[in-house]
Amino acid sequence: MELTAPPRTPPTTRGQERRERLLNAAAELVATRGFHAVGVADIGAAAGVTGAAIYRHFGTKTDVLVALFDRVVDELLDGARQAAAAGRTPGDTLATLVAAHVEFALRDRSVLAVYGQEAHNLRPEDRRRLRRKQRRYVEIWRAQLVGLDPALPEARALARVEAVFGLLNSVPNLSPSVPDDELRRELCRMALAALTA
Amino acid sequence: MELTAPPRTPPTTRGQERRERLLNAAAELVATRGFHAVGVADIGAAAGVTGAAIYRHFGTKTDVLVALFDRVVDELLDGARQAAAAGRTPGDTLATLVAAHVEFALRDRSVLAVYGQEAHNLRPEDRRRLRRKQRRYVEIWRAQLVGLDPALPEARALARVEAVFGLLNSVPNLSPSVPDDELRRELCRMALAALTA
DNA sequence: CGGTGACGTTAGTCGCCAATAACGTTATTG
DNA sequence: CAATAACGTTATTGGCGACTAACGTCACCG
Repeated sequence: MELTAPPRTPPTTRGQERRERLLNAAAELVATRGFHAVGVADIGAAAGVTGAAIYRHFGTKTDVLVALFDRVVDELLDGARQAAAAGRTPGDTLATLVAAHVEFALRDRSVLAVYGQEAHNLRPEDRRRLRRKQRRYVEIWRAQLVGLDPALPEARALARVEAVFGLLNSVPNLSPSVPDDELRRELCRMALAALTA
Repeated sequence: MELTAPPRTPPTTRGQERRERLLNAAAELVATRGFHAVGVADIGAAAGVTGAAIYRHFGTKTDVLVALFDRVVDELLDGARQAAAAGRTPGDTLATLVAAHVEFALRDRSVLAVYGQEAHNLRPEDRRRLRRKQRRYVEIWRAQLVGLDPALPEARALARVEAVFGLLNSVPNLSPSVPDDELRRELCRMALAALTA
């Protein structure tokens, strides 16, 4: 007689809003204190509800994390596809990709920090699924890089892209003494310099 | 009548070895499964003892993490000081610093992964202390960078160095399809390219 | 308006795991 | 070779926190 059905795909409008609030609250909290250090009660409180209310929107505490991660890679992937579809020269496309990634990193520092640090706390299935999506994102970058220098071995191109992600995703760890505009230019420049021999 | 005194500074020789084994085991485990996912029992087992034996060497589970972190920054800091003391040109010193950091990253992938991901699980005091030490390390790099280009504002130089750390510390996340030699060269090249305008 | 389902609450349960107590075992040392 | 301290073991405890149950409430739709 368990009356709590698993959270449905199409809830009401107010439900959606609440869900968003929960996700944002979780991102913020987890970014600063770590996944295990924040309880469901904390997340709920930060979103204006009780801890138990979370289970009206997510099946599990880690499901919150999963939703957060999906959101991140989906947004990045969409942006990258648009950039690639615009069909300029590889060099141009690469610059656009970098710019978009930097933009995202600066806007959503906290989410990015979470994404980099809490990969453990996922069920293997979710981790695999997310890594597959992420892989597609990486592929777009790598394709441009190879287009720019066809002599570059695929594996090495891949490593370069991944390393540059490390650079860009370090935004949350940067001491905030540099204004965002300056940081944006600087990061784009560094990323492109690192990518191209 | 608590018979367990806090772990002393100079234990016996075998104790030191056991302590080392525990640290290495912890590094490995925590790197792959996350700090909270590994219990003291796991760490002990991986080092050939029981979970409770840990408390003969460390006061707390998180103290293991602290010791691990101290080890990392101490080693890096020592290397950097040596490189700086060698007193070559700023460009040369910078190259040496990068090479040493890359070397460390390749040798101790797991430890580095832990260092980047588990900063939360420290007591504030320890976190502060470690960040201070780390700060000194960063300073050495920054000094060389400014020496190379005196027109560079201090804050921007700092940001650059921190971002490059993000690049180099991404080694644990790189897909292992590239042999270490190649990776070493590639990473040094990327780091230097990113650092210098 | 009544009733159906989405949304929220409060009060508990249950399992896990760090930390400790109390008790062996080695080994070093005067 | 005592004696003492370092090192390790097993068994227990204590608290914390995710998850559930059972019960309101509010909105929307016939």
